[in-house]
Amino acid sequence: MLTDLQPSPTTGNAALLRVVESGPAGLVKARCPEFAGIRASVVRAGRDAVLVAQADPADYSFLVISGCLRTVRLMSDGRRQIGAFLFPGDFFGLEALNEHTFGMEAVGPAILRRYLRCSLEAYADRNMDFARRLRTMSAKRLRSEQARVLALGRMTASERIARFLLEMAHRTDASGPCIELPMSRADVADYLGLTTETVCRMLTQMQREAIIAINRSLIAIKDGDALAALAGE
Amino acid sequence: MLTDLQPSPTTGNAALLRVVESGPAGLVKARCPEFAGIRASVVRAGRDAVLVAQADPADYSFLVISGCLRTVRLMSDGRRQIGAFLFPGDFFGLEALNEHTFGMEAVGPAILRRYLRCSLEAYADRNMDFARRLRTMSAKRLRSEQARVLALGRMTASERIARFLLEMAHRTDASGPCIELPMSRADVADYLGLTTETVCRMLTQMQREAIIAINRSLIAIKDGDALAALAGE
DNA sequence: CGATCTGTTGATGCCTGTCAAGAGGGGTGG
DNA sequence: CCACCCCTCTTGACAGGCATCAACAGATCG
Repeated sequence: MLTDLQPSPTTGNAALLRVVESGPAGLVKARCPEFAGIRASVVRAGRDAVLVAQADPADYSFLVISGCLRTVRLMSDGRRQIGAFLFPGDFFGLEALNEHTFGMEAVGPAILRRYLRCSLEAYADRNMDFARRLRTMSAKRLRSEQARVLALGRMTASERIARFLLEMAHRTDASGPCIELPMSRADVADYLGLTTETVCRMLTQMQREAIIAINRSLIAIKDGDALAALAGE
Repeated sequence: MLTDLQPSPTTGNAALLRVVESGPAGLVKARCPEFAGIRASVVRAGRDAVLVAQADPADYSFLVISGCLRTVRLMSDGRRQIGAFLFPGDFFGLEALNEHTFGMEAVGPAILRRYLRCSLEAYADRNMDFARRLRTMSAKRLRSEQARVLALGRMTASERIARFLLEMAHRTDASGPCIELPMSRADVADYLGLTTETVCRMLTQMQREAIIAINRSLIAIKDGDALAALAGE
């Protein structure tokens, strides 16, 4: 059963792993020519590498090139909230003020570009198209945060999981109905305001109802309509 | 007991009520000279007036002049989430895309300025200081949404209430330790992802513990340290 | 091949939601 | 001006969903 869910050897993660040799928290920097006329450096991060710590001064913004990252906020007693999962093309820290309220960590091996925030600001001052792009991106981020407020405030565990699966299917440009979740169940739980156990239970329940099929980090959507119905709205 | 919590006759709401004569959903428009060089009209709204319906095309942005408003999102089965409470100086709809995902309603009598979004965009293109202000405002809104994600995802009912009281004390420039909540308990509940009953219970519990004193919409903070401790972080 | 980590499942408890009823105020109409 | 109605707020009893605690299986890695 589920033999069609084996991870393909062409995922590319193996290659990334080879690049990062300094271990779990390893960071390697290199020069990168430019992007939209702005200087940037390339950052490579290994699994669980902390690229930005919570309350760090917001000197830099990041653009994800490959891999997956999470933004994290920790409470003093250890409770954790994940603000967002970042995929290639996503930005982090564009709309920061003086300091980052969320940290950023690599879920798995990842590559990003790092920009000086003040240079982005300066470029936005000179280039009104770029300024518009910044506003549009902020609007999208805000919209997704508002969707999460609704989800965390008013939705049940199964609704949150269903929405999450649909979101992931949409964002990880999955050609087929099969999603590979790069993050752990604990990450999913902290993203959705649940516990690891509840995430597992909801997933297995959906599997029992033949809505999805699960094989570790691979999830196949068997009945998209039923999943959308669970997600509500 | 609590005679010091009587609402003062100088609240100003009485005057507002006199202005709005067209009833609960009344809207009156008038010309307003300008703001930052941008044409705007003045909108007066009575209690529970719907100024923007959910999924309305996002043609306009609003600046609150007086009163209090709420942004609302409704699910098909009636569950309601309040996105934010807006006070004088707050904007609504600046960072909208094609349509508003949240509606906007007046909590009580309110006055706002209404701007054409395209004219704000055009002004931002010409004026980089204004563009910067827009970015800063977006950043602040995003930050507050992120704080709510943390609250709704990982905080208990009492923590949410405590944070809410502190937030209100901070935003309604209360000179003393006494807050007047313009919104109903149901609004508070839908803002915090709780029920009316839970909000009441937490408030009375805090009153029993001599942290606050309650008289209808008036809340006096008796022990700010204890409240801050309850709020965590 | 053993240690460790992640994922899964089960038993139990608690926080908060649900349902219900009553109290108190404010507005309206007689 | 007063009585009535309605709405909001409050409190109680109970239930349910999710968290907590615990144990185990499987995978990964040294």
